[in-house]
Amino acid sequence: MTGKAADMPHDATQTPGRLRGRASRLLAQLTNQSDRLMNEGLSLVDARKWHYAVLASLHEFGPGSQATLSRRTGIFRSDMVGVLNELAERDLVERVPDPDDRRRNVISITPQGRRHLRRLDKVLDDLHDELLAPLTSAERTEFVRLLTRLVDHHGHAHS
Amino acid sequence: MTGKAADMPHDATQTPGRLRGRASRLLAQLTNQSDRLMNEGLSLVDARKWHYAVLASLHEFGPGSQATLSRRTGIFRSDMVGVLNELAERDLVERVPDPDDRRRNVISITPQGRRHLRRLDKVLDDLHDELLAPLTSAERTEFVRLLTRLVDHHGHAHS
DNA sequence: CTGATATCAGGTAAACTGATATTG
DNA sequence: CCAATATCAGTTTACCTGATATCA
Repeated sequence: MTGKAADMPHDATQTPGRLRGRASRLLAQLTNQSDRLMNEGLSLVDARKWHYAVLASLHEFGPGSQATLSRRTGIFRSDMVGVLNELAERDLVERVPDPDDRRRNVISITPQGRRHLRRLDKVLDDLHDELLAPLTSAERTEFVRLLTRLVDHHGHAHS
Repeated sequence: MTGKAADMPHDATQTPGRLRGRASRLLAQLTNQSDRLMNEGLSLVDARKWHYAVLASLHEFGPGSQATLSRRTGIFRSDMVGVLNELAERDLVERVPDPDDRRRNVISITPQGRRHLRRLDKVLDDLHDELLAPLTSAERTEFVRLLTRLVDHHGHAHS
């Protein structure tokens, strides 16, 4: 399950011309590597990245309905159900019907969830250290800054 | 099919603390946006990014077997078949059995494929201009440089 | 026998779409 | 009647595994 990809076509060695050097391609490759890294690291502590997103959101912004959490984390409403089921199974969140609006559930983080979140933060810090290993501290900052600018720019309706 | 995602949880507005600011998350988001952009743009000229990868590789490094192309482009051997079928249907590549090694096919780009590639290059240039729009020229160079460093670093067996 | 090759038949996970019942 | 909510069922795509027949 921890696929080491025996059949994988390893890195294509190419001059940075057409194929390499395309930002879209580099992004796809790096995200793939990053995702693998994060998934492997998180699986060691029985977590997934969605778990972290939900727990962090609850910790920073307090309890909320599933729709609210969906908006805060970027997880689709349709996928939120499953994520919360997993978190609730582990007693990391509590899901109770909202008495004021009986359509809603109110999700809140448990003490155990808070503890788990601290652990995940540590794990993710280490993993990001590994991800960004070849960059200096200044370069890491710059990299995140550029990424943020780009994400923000494309994160709105440009119609 | 050109999904505008009516149900999409739009950008999570957060302080750049825990959740935002994580490079892995920013990468995933940006790659998603980038992929959408490229796919939409390429679909307008009846292409996919794999098409470009194969055509560009053929143009720069000449004909090769499917396994060779797989190594050069990063497309899995198992997926290469389908990509080449699509390209052959459009008469953009030619696939003939290798007389010297009857396991192999020799894939080469056709004149029509070359013309298509020029068009795709133009399309991709424009799309990347859109993708990197918020960055200055110097920042774009730096961004690609950092991406390349990271991809290269993680592109080998570190065990 | 060993390996590589082309092909096929899957499997997983992320990112979606669309529908439904319930409630405001 | 319209809007939102939680849930469910299902699609698409990238990525990946494993098997097979053929051949060097």
